[in-house]
Amino acid sequence: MSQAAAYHHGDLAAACVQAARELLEEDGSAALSLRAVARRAGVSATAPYRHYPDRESLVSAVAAQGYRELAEDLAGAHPSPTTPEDLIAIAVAYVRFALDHPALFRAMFAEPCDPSSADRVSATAALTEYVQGIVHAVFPEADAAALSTTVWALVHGLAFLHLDGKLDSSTPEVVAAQIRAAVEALFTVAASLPASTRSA
Amino acid sequence: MSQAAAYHHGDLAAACVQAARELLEEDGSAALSLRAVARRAGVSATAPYRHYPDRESLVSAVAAQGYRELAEDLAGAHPSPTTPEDLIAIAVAYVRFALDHPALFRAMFAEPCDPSSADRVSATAALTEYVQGIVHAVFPEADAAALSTTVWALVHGLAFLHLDGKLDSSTPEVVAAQIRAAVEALFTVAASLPASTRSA
DNA sequence: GAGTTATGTAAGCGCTGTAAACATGAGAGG
DNA sequence: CCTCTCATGTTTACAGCGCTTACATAACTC
Repeated sequence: MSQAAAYHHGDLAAACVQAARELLEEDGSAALSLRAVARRAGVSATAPYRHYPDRESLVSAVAAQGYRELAEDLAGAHPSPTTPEDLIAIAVAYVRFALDHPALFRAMFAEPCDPSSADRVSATAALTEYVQGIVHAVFPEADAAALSTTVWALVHGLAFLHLDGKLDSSTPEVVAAQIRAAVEALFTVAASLPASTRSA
Repeated sequence: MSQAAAYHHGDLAAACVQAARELLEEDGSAALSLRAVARRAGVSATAPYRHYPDRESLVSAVAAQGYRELAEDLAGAHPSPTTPEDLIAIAVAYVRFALDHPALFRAMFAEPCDPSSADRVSATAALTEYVQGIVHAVFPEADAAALSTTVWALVHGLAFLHLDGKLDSSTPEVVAAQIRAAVEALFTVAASLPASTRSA
């Protein structure tokens, strides 16, 4: 539907990513094989290799889509955040994304993304800038880079601890309250600081 | 050297864990195969199955050893922490462990540990209690469970973001300063709170 | 020394990732 | 309309993997 379409399959590249995501969510990361992807897409076992040179390339494409989708979810939580309350809503959306798409979220962070596809790297960079932009909008006087890193780390850690069953994830309200308390504690102090809370 | 020794190999169970750790750190998680472990241990391809019923079982054993080693590192950072400064030292040790053993750290948190081995579950529970004990010792009046969760999430997130190359990990000093700023921001507020920052 | 049990080996199944060589069909040039 | 070209998908093949089954060996018990 999007890029190179209408040859034999139509758009195998996109179909592979879609199939991979489904397999990921259904059977976990271990069950994600190129052959299973090909079967689900209704093509021969080696057809995906025309679009992804190896398995890791496909996983990177899935992860990149996950990053874009996460960015959309965060933007959907609040289009133009300006208050700490808006930032909390976005933080909650971040953790909710991890809980709603656990296998995808793990695929996004299970392995280093530096040597992988440029698609994936650019997607993460976009997400980083997005978070920094939000923090800067909410706290114009703070060190946006440092503060966004800290709040991101906090929310990211909460997401992983939830995923690992270390925290109470019984209801969305409990999760939201947990995140609110943690984030509030963090940037109540940060807002009162002059600037530059770190060295480099 | 430790448990059941001196049959054919001596202690294949421990040798497998050791070999798996080496392969993990050398070639990454994807290259960890039971056959490679068996080769490195100098036994036949199926010998490890006498000690670990499947691949996941071996990974769980490696992860459990990682948890114990992490606990030792944290204890080594400060034996009996009582001040926020002590807690920061432990937080730095946590992130340093992740940076020193990236593949091991990922193995410890790459997949949910609930349905896995009891060994792994108990190891994580011990770590959780350890962290809570520290927080309680440093902040006796705070809600230890809630605060330890929050500080753990923050440090855990910092570790993963460092692992993913999203943060400046150029020198240990930079890393330590980053962690200090983040943790200080967190529990400066937490210490001034009455108690129970969350609901459940 | 014989029997039992723990331990390691050998052979094999179905799956996987990956690399050829081959087939097919859309679009360009005439 | 015909042919040529090239992107796309297929077929075949190979080595390595997890895992199972059947077998061999060595320690311990008696």
